[in-house]
Amino acid sequence: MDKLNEVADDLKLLGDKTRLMMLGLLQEREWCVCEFVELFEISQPAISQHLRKLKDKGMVKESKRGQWVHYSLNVEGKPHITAVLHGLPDSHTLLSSLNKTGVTACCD
Amino acid sequence: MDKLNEVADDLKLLGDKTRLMMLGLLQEREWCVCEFVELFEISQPAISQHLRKLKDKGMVKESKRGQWVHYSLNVEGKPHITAVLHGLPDSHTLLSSLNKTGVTACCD
DNA sequence: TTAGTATATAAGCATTGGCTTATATACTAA
DNA sequence: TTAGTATATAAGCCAATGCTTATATACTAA
Repeated sequence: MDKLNEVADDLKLLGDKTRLMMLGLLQEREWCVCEFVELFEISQPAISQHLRKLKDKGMVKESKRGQWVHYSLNVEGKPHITAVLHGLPDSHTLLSSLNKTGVTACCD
Repeated sequence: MDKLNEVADDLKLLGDKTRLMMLGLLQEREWCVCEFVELFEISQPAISQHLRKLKDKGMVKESKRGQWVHYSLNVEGKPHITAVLHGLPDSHTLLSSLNKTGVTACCD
């Protein structure tokens, strides 16, 4: 696949507000699936499906710890993605746009 | 609409290989609709619809000259878009990925 | 084992999106 | 005016996408 198609596919993935928000938040720290489930107003399977797409494209890494799965950003060598993410508001601003001041701890 | 939604919508627009290619080519110079019709292997209405979406989002400007309509890039003040476009291959490389060495003149 | 919790997958549905063909509009030139 | 060319719009089709509910899997703890 040539470069253009690869970039277009990456951007299509970022062109969803939930996934873009996830990646924005992941710039600050890693997040547990259960936190995302609390944050977003969509079902747990919907969260899981978004994360799978991001993982399949290699944009996030998962790390299983006991019952919980944590996701972290994995965009080394994708400068076009990094550039977009750097332009996003910071985590605090992103969170307040969800009308969530914080997340109650749901994992260790 | 908040910043995140605006960026997500912009990226969704760029997440199509035809539109991304158009914007990539428009970095070098302005292009006439008739040239795009020659370049891409889709119908003239399909070209027109892509350009309308780009225009509606304010990413391109149109300039009518006689029978022809020329489009030019209009991404000032959209650093996240500019960053993505700068990462694309140059026009010559983009064109060769379409298996077109050049475009025969179709307008003045 | 059993029940409980966290996450993933499957299946189905409604919406969106890109394409097509047909047609309308705008301009040019005879 | 008339015909020809360039572009835009309308309508419809089909595939892709994001969501839901139901279910499966994986882990924990009693």
